[in-house]
Amino acid sequence: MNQPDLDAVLVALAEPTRRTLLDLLTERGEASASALAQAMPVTRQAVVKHLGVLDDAGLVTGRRMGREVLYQARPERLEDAARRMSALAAVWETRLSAIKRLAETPEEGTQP
Amino acid sequence: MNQPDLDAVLVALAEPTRRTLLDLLTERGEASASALAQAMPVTRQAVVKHLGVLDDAGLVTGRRMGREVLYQARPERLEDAARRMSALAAVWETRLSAIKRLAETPEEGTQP
DNA sequence: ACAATGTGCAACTCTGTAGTTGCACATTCC
DNA sequence: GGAATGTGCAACTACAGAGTTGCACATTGT
Repeated sequence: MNQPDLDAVLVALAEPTRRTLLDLLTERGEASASALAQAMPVTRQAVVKHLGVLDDAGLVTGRRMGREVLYQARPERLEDAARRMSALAAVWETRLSAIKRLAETPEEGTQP
Repeated sequence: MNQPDLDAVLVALAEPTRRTLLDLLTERGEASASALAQAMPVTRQAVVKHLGVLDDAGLVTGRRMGREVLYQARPERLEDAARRMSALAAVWETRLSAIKRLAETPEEGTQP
């Protein structure tokens, strides 16, 4: 549906713990918050909060399986974000080269 | 020289004010901290700090011109970051598809 | 029925950082 | 020289968010 905000993705990725979570999730394919917490030096609650942020950014989804919730990573969303960053870079390059071109243009009437 | 940490770039971009700064800089080509501050609802000092973060991430450079310091954006760095995010996404995709393939493989070699 | 495991929510602490103000120093222009 | 403009540094406030603890509720297994 609506692809998640680039803002949200950037905020989500700008956190080492969350990147570790994504790393673990792509290693394992699927994991619960409790399982993830055991593999890192934080409590389950902290993991749950991070997963919430990642979910808001669209980088992760969870599905309920009985008493546990299994999360998995969504690489396509990261790819999305990468593409949009690239597009943004292109816009900036265009702007800057336009300015540069203007600066290098000989002023009208100054040319013999 | 050494390409800036992806971490630093993500942290730098995960801030609306800093993205606004980059936007202004690519619009204008070059600008001083004071000039930038006049175009946004924060003080010059705040702008200076943000420019520091952007500089650490390699997204901006400053050069001294007389009594003022003119900053300009570096789109190549953003492009760098986008590429590395894309590469990371590729790694994740590979991992996940490997897991998926394993899961779909009929169990052979189930050794007692 | 009961113990074990897992989730969900709320309140709390604490550190990082975005933003401010204030002042000293440097450079340009009159 | 003096006013204006711009930068640099330091101390301070304030708020977001990373992490914790504690407890109630849900699900599984014996």
